[in-house]
Amino acid sequence: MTFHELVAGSVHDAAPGLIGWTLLVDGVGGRIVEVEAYEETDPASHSFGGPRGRNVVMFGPAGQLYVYRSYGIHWCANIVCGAPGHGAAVLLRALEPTHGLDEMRSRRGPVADRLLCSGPGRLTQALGLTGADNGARLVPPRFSLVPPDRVAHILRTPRIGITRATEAEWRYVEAGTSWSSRPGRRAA
DNA sequence: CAGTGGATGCTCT
DNA sequence: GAGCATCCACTGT
Repeated sequence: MTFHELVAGSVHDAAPGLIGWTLLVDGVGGRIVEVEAYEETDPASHSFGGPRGRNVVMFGPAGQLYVYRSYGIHWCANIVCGAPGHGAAVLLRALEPTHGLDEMRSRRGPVADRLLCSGPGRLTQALGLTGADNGARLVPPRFSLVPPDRVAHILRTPRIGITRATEAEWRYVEAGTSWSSRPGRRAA
């Protein structure tokens, strides 16, 4: 399955399907190990209630980035999914860094390598994504997406950091990874 | 380890 | 003016 086919389908298939893909921004990035799904009928989603203001990109074609400012400080990046007008997207929460580690370290400052991309705000900082990338299509030469080279075992959990629809298990984490935003003995 | 609080900007009421 | 799809530095065990 191509990247375009994956993200053009239901966000609830695309979110787990994106685990194990490698995302590179100008050659810097890694394997996607943690994501969350959001969609228009979901009270936790920015697209809830229809296209307005910052969320309009979520209603555009699949395969473009929705980047927003979180808590006034961080950027968070989503991949828009589904048919245009559906307001669905996958929040990128963590990568396993594989390419451009030195570039990430210089962008992230003096943190442990474990924390380079382990969290939505950290990930965007490490990859150099900002509001300027909102609406950008995930196509070369700036972006590349490489399919998984092995089958990922995926865990499903409630989403993190939200106050509404907290019961929905729409967070997906690669089992056994040590690069998720909630590390510990259990990968989830 | 766990828990708390501050920084900061945009959307919504 | 409140709330937020966060992170970091700090505190106390």
